[in-house]
Amino acid sequence: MRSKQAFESDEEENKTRKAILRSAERLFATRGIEATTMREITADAGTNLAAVNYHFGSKQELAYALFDRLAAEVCANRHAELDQIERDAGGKPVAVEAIVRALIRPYVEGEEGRRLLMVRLIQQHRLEPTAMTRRVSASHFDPLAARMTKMLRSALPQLPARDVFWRYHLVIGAVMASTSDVAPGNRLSRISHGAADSARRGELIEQTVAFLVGALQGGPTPASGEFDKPDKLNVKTFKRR
Amino acid sequence: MRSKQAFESDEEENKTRKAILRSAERLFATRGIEATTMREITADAGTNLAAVNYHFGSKQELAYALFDRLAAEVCANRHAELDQIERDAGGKPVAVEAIVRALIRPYVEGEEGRRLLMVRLIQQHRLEPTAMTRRVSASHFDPLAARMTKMLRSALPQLPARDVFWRYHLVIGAVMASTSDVAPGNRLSRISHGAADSARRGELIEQTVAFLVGALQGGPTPASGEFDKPDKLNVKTFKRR
DNA sequence: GTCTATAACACGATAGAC
DNA sequence: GTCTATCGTGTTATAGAC
Repeated sequence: MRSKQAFESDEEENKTRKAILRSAERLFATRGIEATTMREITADAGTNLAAVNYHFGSKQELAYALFDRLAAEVCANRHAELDQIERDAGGKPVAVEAIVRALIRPYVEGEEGRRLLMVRLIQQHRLEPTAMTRRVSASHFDPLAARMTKMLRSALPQLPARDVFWRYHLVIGAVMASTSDVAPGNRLSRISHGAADSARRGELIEQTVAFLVGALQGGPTPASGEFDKPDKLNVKTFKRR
Repeated sequence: MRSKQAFESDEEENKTRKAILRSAERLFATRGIEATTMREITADAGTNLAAVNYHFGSKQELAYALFDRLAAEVCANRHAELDQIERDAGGKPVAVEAIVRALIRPYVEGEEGRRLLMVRLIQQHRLEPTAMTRRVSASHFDPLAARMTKMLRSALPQLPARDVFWRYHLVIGAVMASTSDVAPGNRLSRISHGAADSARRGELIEQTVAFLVGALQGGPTPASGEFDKPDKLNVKTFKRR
């Protein structure tokens, strides 16, 4: 049934459906997903409680429909920036720093509530993947990952492919962490006694870029050849209480 | 009232309370917090539904009591490992790599379900800090952060203090990301077509260590002097849809 | 002080009339 | 496609037993 599909094209989208998406995005972003009730959403959207279930199936699937929209938008912006730097490079490998900036900027630029909503949805997906979140990841993030890792391999020819994949993966984690610690009295400003502050956007970008460029440009990871042998670890273990 | 306190000492701890904590930790770790009902917890603990409310106040506060225990344990292990490497260094600055290993190993070593529970609780705290999560962070993670950033400043004398705080912060984010992507069919093995896999523990440790050492040892972050002027960003912006 | 039984409440979901 | 009414379930509050 057409109307039950959460990921259909925007074109012939239903009015009620649109209103729900709009209200849900605003409320989820400001109060969090769990703290927002379907009754609040439907009241705000000027529709009936049952409409959410009819159009999306459940509250969680409504959240994932938003995930799809947010992911599509940020990935489109990243692709556009990658297109631009590839044009600027004119066939030569693109610099690592430019790639990193293309990853961070479209993320940091957006409105904060929406970004935090997306971070929360990504984390939900990482901790408990579902069919729908896998679909979002596969259709938006995975193609971007393929493109970026390919570009990074050209920029870092001395690194084995495996190291590049690992570092891309860790880069994403650091970006999410750096951009999700923005609440007043955030941790970074607390542990640094105000010397550093992730609420200052320019500082956030430059520090994150420098960190990631250093991480990516480090030498190849030493292959121990003894992976998965716990006793081969370099440091001896300590008892737990 | 004594019995209402969630963070009292273990010593004179109540039997029912202990049973609830034990059952909740196991159920939260295997099924997730939200998916676990208070009826399941109390049934497993062999007590009454209302006992949770009596001892902890709410389901969420029960989760935070577990957060306190888990954070205390992992931080104690990290401090023990830092003690060891400081003894080994005999007064000289400790190598960056040793510090990084002391951060990662106690984390990766523990049982997976408990680690994922802690990751989830940390993420909850980052996204929506509450009085109780702030208390956990302040009593366990902040002292560790103070010690580790101090050691890193000795190991990296050329770096301004601000850069060290920033990098420590980003390090934590990357560690959490690398250790929370362990579900079967995890993202890393998918985007790398099996070349990399965070489920292989030794690989996870060595790749993460190399990444973080590179990131920490990079040169100082260029100070733009133009922080917080959006238009000063180096790359021009792209339209959003 | 510790815990139980139970009731009140709010939530997401759904069946079925329109 | 929309709406009302209602269901089942999970959380919270409270009175009072031990």
